[in-house]
Amino acid sequence: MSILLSRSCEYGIQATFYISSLSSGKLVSIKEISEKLNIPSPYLAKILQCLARRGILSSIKGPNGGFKLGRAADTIALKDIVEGIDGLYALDKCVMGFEKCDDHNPCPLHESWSEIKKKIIDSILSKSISELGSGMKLLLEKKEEKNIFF
Amino acid sequence: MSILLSRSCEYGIQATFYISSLSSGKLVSIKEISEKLNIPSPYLAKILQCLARRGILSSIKGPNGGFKLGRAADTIALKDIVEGIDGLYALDKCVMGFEKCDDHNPCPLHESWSEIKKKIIDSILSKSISELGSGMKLLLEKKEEKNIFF
DNA sequence: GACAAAAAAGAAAACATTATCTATATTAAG
DNA sequence: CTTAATATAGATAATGTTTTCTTTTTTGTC
Repeated sequence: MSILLSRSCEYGIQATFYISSLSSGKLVSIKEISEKLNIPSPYLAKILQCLARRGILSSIKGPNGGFKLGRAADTIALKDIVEGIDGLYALDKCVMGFEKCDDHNPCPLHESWSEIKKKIIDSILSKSISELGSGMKLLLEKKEEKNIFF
Repeated sequence: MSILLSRSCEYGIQATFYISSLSSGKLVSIKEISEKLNIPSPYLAKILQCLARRGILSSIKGPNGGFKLGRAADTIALKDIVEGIDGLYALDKCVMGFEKCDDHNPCPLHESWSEIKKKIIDSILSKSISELGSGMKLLLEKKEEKNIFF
């Protein structure tokens, strides 16, 4: 089995989430993000550029420059990030790999996979960055108020 | 996003399903399978060898040789095939890619992903090859009795 | 025994993804 | 104006997956 999100998407989501977790408006450098999240920095740069081109992030060059969210955290869905980096076409492919499989000619797993896709979209891809944030805050309240992920 | 099953797994499942769909005991050659399912034959050979080593298929060399199921179709779960080819470790990885994420230190998507994993296991990976077969038969009854997939 | 059909095995090529390296452009601060 | 910090861009390397190619082994048939 392969993992759901490519490494690039994981990094993109982690980074956007990290940026949003700081006081809004503050610029964050690639260096800081790559160190905190343990992501190779030139690779991260590519991903952030891609997200900036799509308006998900915005970037400022020069000293004290960096990245911030391109719009409000509650308007950035994980779907937007994934779509910007990899595309979502995998969702529409037959889970058994049959080219001809579709709603009219379903493979034996078509129905089951359709339900799972729906769940992936509803409970993961449709979540906004701000929803991740509140999930994390809830989590932190129960703990030592320290984010172990970054 | 990446697809759920690697190409190798898709091929392995398709091939096992194809073999089981023929009258039991009959040997099927790599050549026939690769032609019917449009799979590069030396690549398919690797996959079938792998499944044969695990007892999921059994192989006979020589003229009129080929592959057949290694045991009853209702005892071969898709899980067994996937595990034999790729492993199932992807299910246990954090969907956001955080190394430290686990039940005690869940990432914001941990709970949602756990539910989806359960669904993937229950409604896809736990299905047996014979269950796929009956799904396909149901399907065929409504149509022109011709399997469009192979 | 010779031949041919098949699987088995190993090497190598093609491709995509992930990661690194180097150079360039931009800009704030002195 | 110069310097340094930063993003941007392009080229290259490393890795893993998918595909192809070639050779070897096995075995049924004549």
